[in-house]
Amino acid sequence: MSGINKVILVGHLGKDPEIRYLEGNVSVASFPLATSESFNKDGRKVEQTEWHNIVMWRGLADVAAKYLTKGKLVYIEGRLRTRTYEDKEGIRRYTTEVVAENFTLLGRRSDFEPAQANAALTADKKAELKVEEVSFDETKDDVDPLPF
Amino acid sequence: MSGINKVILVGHLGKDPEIRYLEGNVSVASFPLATSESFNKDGRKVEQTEWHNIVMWRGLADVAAKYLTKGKLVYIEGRLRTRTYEDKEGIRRYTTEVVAENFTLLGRRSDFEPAQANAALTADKKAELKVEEVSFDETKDDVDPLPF
Amino acid sequence: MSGINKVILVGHLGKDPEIRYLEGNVSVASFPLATSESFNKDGRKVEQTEWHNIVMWRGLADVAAKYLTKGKLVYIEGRLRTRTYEDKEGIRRYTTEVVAENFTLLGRRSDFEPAQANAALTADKKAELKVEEVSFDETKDDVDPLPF
Amino acid sequence: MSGINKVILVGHLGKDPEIRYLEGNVSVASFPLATSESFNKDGRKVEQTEWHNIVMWRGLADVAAKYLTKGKLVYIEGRLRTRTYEDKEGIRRYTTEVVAENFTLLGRRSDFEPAQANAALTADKKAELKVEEVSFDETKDDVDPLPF
DNA sequence: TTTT
DNA sequence: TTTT
Repeated sequence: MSGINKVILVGHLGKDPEIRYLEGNVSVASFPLATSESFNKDGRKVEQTEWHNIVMWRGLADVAAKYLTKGKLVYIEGRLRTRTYEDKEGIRRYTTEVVAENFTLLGRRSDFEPAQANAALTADKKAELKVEEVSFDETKDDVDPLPF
Repeated sequence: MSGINKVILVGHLGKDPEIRYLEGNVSVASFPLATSESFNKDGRKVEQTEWHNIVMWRGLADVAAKYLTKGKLVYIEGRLRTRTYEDKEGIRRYTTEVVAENFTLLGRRSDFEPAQANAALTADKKAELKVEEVSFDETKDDVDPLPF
Repeated sequence: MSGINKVILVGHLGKDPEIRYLEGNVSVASFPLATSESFNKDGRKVEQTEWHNIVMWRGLADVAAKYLTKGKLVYIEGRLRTRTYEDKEGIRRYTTEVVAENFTLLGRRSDFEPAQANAALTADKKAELKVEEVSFDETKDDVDPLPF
Repeated sequence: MSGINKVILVGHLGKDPEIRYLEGNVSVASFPLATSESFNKDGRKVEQTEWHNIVMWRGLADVAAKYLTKGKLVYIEGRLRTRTYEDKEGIRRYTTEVVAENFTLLGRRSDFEPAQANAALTADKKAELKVEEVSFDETKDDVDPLPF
């Protein structure tokens, strides 16, 4: 049966996106995103930050490379994906990422490149459709875009 | 700045919830949830299942213990949390969980215990408020509710 | 600045979808969806049902026409849209609809047509892209798919 | 059966919130929120803005009155509610609102009142629980907080 | 490693 | 009626 696997984040990029090109010229962007929450604990203000590993594929990765930089505030929608990988000792480990399906830059106009059209500021997975489809198996073991 | 960290899942429990009681009689429920997606790949139908580690605290855990069982279809809303723990070799590892903030049982009425009021089928974090507040530091290292 | 306008519903269809064909052979499906919530009020159990006007366009409408029928449990994701129209007296009225961007059938396999592949049970807006693009102005006044 | 009725918006307030006090000193805040989307249509950049009627109750309304003003960028989570009312001619009309369950101010620190603690910038329905419970029937006909 |  |  079909289920739902959806993540919605608003936060700041901890670093510029890192872009890699896989076989078939498939682009993959990845970066950490911080979602911070402030609350009162025993009268003191406490800020708790959660860090998320964001991954974007193909056309969406290309748009991210163009518009997203360290510190920007962004809305991200995606799905959870837990990957397995082997660490140096050959032991199987797990890492959970947010595979983004679209994003929207938030914040002031001054945050955006002056020459960029607003229309480009919302990107989504359909961007991928403009990109040539290439054969690529996301589940292959030797493909490891995010070695956190 | 405040951010948003939200997860929305619809899936089936892989096991009955496991309930633990921490100091101060704080209850914690945890279970795996499967969200399955079907799609066509090269003409063949492929089902891909993602497994999520769900954690529920206090009053919500108590409601979960009462109503959730292996195989049930449930809507879960929560937030992502990546915890660190030390493995047997003393190496720091990471695990990402979905800390549920509320849930709703989906599916047929016949899926529910006959004696249970529908009103109980939507639980949320406010349930916690009925429970005595106890001092408990979620971030303490020796508290490890989900040793996956 | 780009904003976010997202609606997530899980509920039952109140009627079979009604399909209309606009100029350019653009299909539009519409149906009411009920989301029910039960809660306790003064010790009595109360069920409150909210009705939503769902609209689907093009390829998504075609998939809806094929799989959605009265009573089915469905997850719908979309955006809010408030339209203006003129009533019989020529007075401008407003109606708010949920324009669906994708949907997923929930519930038992037995709810689905036996011959249908699971893969078809999650439909989304990308379905539209397979459909020929036709010129059509959603904002034109004489296009009034949902005269509630 | 329990369903899901969830709305997620990020947008700017079109006006300062309007606060009303109902019987039992129940506070209700309401304001319009704009969610804007930019896209390309025939090579030209087009911005489409959707307006939403936001309603907040009790403690949440009080926090809104304190922190939200015209122009601010805010994340809002809530549920759809369609109310009936009678227009001047005594004809039954419908209006759909987003009843907010929590909100988070987004944007620069400079957008916030200097004296306000960050901790207060995320408000949610639990705020209501601090407020004395008063008898109030949201469904009563003569209660009409938003006569749009 | 972000931001306020 | 917002914002970029």
